[in-house]
Amino acid sequence: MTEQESSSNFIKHIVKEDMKNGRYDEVVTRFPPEPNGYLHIGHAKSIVLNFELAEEFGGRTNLRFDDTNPLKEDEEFIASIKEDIEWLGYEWSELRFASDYFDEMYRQAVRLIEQGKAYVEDLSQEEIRAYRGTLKEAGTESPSRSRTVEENLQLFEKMKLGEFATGEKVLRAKIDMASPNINMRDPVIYRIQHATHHNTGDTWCIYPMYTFAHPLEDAIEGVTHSICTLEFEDQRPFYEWVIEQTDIAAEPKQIEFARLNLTNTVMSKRKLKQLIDEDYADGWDDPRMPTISGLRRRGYTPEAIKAFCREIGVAKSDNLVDVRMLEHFVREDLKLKAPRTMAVLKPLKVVITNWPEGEIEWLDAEINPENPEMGTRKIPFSREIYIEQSDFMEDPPKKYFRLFPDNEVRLKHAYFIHCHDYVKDENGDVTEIHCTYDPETKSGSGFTGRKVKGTLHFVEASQAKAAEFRLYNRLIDDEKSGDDFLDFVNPDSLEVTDGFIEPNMADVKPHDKFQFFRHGYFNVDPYISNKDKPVFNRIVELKSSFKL
RNA sequence: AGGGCUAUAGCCAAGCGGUAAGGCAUCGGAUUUUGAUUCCGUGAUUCGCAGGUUCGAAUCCUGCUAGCCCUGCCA
Repeated sequence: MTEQESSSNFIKHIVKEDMKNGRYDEVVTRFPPEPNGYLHIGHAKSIVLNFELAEEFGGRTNLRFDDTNPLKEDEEFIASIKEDIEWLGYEWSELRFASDYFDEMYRQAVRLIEQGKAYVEDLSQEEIRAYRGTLKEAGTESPSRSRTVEENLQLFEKMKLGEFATGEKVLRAKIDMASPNINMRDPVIYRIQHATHHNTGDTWCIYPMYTFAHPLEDAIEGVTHSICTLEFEDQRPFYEWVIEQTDIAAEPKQIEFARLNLTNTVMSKRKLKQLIDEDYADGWDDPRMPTISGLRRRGYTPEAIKAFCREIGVAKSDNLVDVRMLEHFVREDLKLKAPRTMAVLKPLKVVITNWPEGEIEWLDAEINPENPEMGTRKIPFSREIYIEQSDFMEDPPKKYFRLFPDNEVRLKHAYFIHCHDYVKDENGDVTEIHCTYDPETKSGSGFTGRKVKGTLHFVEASQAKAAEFRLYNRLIDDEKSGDDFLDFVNPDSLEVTDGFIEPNMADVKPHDKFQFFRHGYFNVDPYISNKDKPVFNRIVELKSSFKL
């Protein structure tokens, strides 16, 4: 019954059509990250799309690191990217690197030169730019363009041998300097970069440009549908040009879709890095970050992330998805999975004045009323308990269902209590509530004599275990205004509180997930939680129609 | 002398010439020992605008308008 209706999108239409026409024998996709940063929820959209599309058509998906720029790439990112994809639950068919194909790419470049379709450029970077023309004016052909094949071959060989300095020469495709598509105005396909590559070391000092390398990588791997984001649309003619020139038989097809944008979220690597560098976040895996590692630490599950990615769809129109949709899917996933327990985040002591001193009663409590198979647990009750500070008001507004002087509420799994007194300190803050309980109202007794409007959660004081709660709010506040995205950073994105949990939760392990009654879903932090003081990250609050 | 793309409810999005799916959000109501969940109800005579073709158009054609992307030896 795990079969889900997979909704339609334009890429599936294309694939279906291609399969019907017999253009391809099987569907091969790839997820091609550059190992220069951490994966985020936007990448998850692409991962889900690529892996599940191939799966649906009985095909396969490669993981391919696009490591054509040694200046930016690092092993650290390779490890984190693999970890994230595996955590999401996908198995790649083959693990490849663009750098695996450097020899073949070099061969293809030489072939281009031999056919008179590429030349070594003497012009400087600035000159190349000037010769390129503008969006509205055609470019000018470079003097280097008329070099002989022989000369180009020798020069390119010298580039490879390291006889030129970084940036001194480039290899360009010879296409059309007057093309209305700037990407076709003799694009650079190889540049000199005297730098050590994470994979090939110092073997090479020339590296292919992404635009030249990518179609070759796809062709070599037999990729059929090369799915990328919209900004590469103008690059497609060059992608097809490269495929045409190559002597590799495969004919991959590039298809572009719109990247994901989320409200209250920044998605670009540059901005995410800036948030870290300027201490608005504590790292790539800060639970407030939209990175896969951040969401994981926050407590998001792979199932929730994937369900979200499936539901937002795949199209070509620019979009801004409400982050509440993401939150919906994690609540949905955890609803049946997470044990319900009681935690008091901001404690206020309550004394049950008619309860005998020193006596503890152990009450039965369901672990998850929506999933009875999860069984029951025992929770203590006695003369002193903690409730939430926000669950008592001296002078409550209308429609306040919680505790206030002379009001009665239910304590979840326990008894009705009636407030008859409270104590304040010299600052006027309430420090203690005095209540009486009614033994007839015990939970499970079937008592129907009176009704109460409110049910509060609590933790018994003597057995309570101390815990830390990290309450996350949106890192980015769309309601604010400003020119720079940093103007939108929410200064209150993290609130840390000390409170109590039930004694039966003494042995929580990293990534254990709970629904704290009336609060929301929480995840045991994998790094800072410890035996003496568990630390819980709030994943998401429960929905609430109550506003004070 | 520019080129490429997009436009269906507050937000995503299906629809592919036969009379507007679904999800999120919102707002009602019922149930409720979570102000949760669940359930039921809630919105487009209309698909950016204007024309045209057709018995019939969100779907085809023409013209507009608005938004996004493109002038890295980044990807």
